[in-house]
Amino acid sequence: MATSDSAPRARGEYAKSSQRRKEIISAAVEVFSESGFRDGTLRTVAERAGMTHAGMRHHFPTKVDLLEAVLKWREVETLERARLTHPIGIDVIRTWIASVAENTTRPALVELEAVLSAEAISADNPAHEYFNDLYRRAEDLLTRAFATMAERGELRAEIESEVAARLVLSTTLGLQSLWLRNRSIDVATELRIYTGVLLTVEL
Amino acid sequence: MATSDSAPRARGEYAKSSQRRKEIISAAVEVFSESGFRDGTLRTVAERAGMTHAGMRHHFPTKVDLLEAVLKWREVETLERARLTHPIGIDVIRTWIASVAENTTRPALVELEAVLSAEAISADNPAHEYFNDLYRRAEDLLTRAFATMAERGELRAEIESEVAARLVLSTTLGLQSLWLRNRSIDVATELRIYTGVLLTVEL
DNA sequence: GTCTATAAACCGATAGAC
DNA sequence: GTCTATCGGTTTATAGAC
Repeated sequence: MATSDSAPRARGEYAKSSQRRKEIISAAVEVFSESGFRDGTLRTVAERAGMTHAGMRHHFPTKVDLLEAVLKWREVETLERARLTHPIGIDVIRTWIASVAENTTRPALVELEAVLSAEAISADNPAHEYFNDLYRRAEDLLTRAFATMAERGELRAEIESEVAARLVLSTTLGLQSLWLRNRSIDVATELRIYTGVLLTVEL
Repeated sequence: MATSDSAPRARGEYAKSSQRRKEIISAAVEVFSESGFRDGTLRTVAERAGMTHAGMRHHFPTKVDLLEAVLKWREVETLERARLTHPIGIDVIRTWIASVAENTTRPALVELEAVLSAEAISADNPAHEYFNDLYRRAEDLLTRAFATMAERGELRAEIESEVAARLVLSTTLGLQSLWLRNRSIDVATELRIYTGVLLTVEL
């Protein structure tokens, strides 16, 4: 799945086309966040990007191609940020919570994930495997962090690493979905309280 | 819609119509669970109920009418059950967890709520207010229970009732949505572990 | 109560002009 | 690159026969 612009000829044309793609993806994020993938229409996306849906086809031949671009955008916006710093142990948890806090400033991102991932529960949804994989990797990341902490005696002895990881992940997902309905909830603070209870050290 | 027919006849017809409605609702729960409200079609629902979608219109004039019936059925199946036993304090939490455990035997119910509630994040969704209200009432129920427990010293002193309530609710929602992707997760057990950490007494 | 048949609207995809 | 025009398919809703 390499990018389609593999042969960069004139730099100007490439930059312009790249900019257009970004505008379309941005519009698609809005529409898919509001209406989901199935009900979000190409005509609506195109309208917000200032085009017709037929013109958009030059950049994204099918609707699924557009979805894949949106998911890739989402990926870059979230996981990459946390991975570049290579934290270990308790710093993974701190980075996780900081990332959740930052998400509070970007409701569109949170809503996109909530809506698309729920749709993707159906096995025939084009994003089904994407979200299965996403959550499995998140669980692995947290499990490794808690395992390291357990060796150091920083995790309560009666809590297994895998269980702690799933609790943090599920609480994050649940709190975010409640927050989408009631923006007065302080997601990061409540997540920090909850996670702190699992530990023997200060978070 | 009462006919001029006399009693025995009318009773039979009424019971038949009521039974037909239940069959349609049952089919709608299946279809909406699998495909959501927007993508789940009246034709599919009707087919599973052994009718045509036009014939179904006699029982549910519009698609939104059918959705409302499904939501009402779901309501009766869950929250009502917990409310009828009138538990207080820690017994509310125990009843909650027992209810979550029972949900494990009914994936369609859990998937229905996950898919419909995510769709209903959009303010223009017909079930938007329904889910806002549902989660607010669940939070109130749990907050009152934890407040009672706090008075009895059963809740860790540093945890506020409102926060404990939201943590249990969000963890429940998050665990269920992970469970829909990986059925090997023991939702009730992990929820019990997590809730137990918040308490000073055995759950 | 349930059916057949169809209206009216909308969807994604595409052909072809410019 | 973007447009107009349109195709084939799908949807909800409805009219009317039985």
